[in-house]
Amino acid sequence: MAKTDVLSLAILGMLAEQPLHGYQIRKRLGSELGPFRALSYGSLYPCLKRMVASGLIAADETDASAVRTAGSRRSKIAYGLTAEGESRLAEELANAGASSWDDDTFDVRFSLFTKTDSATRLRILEGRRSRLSERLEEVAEGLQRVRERHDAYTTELHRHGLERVEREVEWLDRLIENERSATRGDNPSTAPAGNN
Amino acid sequence: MAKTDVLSLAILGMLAEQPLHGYQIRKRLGSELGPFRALSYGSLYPCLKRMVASGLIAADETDASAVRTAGSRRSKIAYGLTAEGESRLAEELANAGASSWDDDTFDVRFSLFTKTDSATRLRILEGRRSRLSERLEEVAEGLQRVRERHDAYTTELHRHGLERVEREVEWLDRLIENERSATRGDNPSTAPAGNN
DNA sequence: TACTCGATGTATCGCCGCGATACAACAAGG
DNA sequence: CCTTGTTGTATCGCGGCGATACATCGAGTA
Repeated sequence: MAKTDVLSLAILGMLAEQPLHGYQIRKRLGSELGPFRALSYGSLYPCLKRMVASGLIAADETDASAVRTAGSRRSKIAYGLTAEGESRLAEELANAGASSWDDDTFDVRFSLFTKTDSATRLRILEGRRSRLSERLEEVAEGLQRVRERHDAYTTELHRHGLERVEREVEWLDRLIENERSATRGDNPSTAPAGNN
Repeated sequence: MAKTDVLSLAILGMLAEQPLHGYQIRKRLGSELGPFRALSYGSLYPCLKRMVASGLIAADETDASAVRTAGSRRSKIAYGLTAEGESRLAEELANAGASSWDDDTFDVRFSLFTKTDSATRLRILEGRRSRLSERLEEVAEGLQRVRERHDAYTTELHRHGLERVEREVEWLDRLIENERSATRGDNPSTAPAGNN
């Protein structure tokens, strides 16, 4: 089976561009997904090991600084995609299963949008939107009960949470509309609006 | 040292109202903090064990359904605060250390606001606000680099992230203003605005 | 020249949260 | 009667995280 988890997926996407060191992967992941979602070494290196073990990536230890036949110099390991890794990435990008609209998966998938076709992009955006819609109703409904049973602070917490979800839905609507108009062939631009 | 983690804190606050079963704790925590932050049994029961072991809570197994001298009926364990648990909760509520404005801690602290004094509330709100301000600058700065180096989707992801943080800052500002005017003694209401 | 500091780089350890899962008692309704 | 749902306790393995250790290297500075 070997379902690809979010972390592996993000790494696959990253290494598709070019081979990287573990350190660089961590740094770029932090800069691409934002300062949140930082990813610690305690997750990274074990994950890389797993991926090597399952043949998705390969470790290149041609030590750039292997000076002078010196003793045990093992440092600087560049990781790159194998053929299997590439096909797995492609497969995963095309599939975009129901888990793609989870809170912690969505932004990784979104950051890989340039590597996907418009149909898949739309599927993910709409999937995420419907997931949030469900939550919207759920929370709006619960908000009433919270108002009755709990204090004003708790209520305010829920109200703000609801507002946040509403914002994200609006955001998704804009993206979806944008994606649709691009598909309609108005112009070949694959770019979202970027209004400011 | 025994620093109290978020989970324990939430449980302490919950049990301060009344003794509860593990099952009820889980359910209420889900309904108070929102449908997110659900808390699985795999975290709950071990945590309860830890808390019992450190004397913060006590297990009351007076089996409500201990019918008829029957065999080994051990079910329905009600957990309640010990004296030590109460003082720990009070201490923790008053302290409100620097960790109180972490992403995953803040909402728990916020949901306990009715149990705290106005000064502590303000300290937490302002702490959270300044934490977000830092992040705001950080992200706004990084956004420029993302625009140059990355694709439009990644840029949009960051722009939206920035917007979300801005929203929360505005929200906090409203709460802070509200808390201040309450402290000024305009009226004894401890309630936030709740505008809608 | 030597010293220190910060970035780059690999790696592991223990803690603990999570999802899945198992089990049991009991109430309601078809 | 039998299935379904709720209440209830509990554990297992997986894996992410924060802390930490250690090594190398370039640049600035005393």
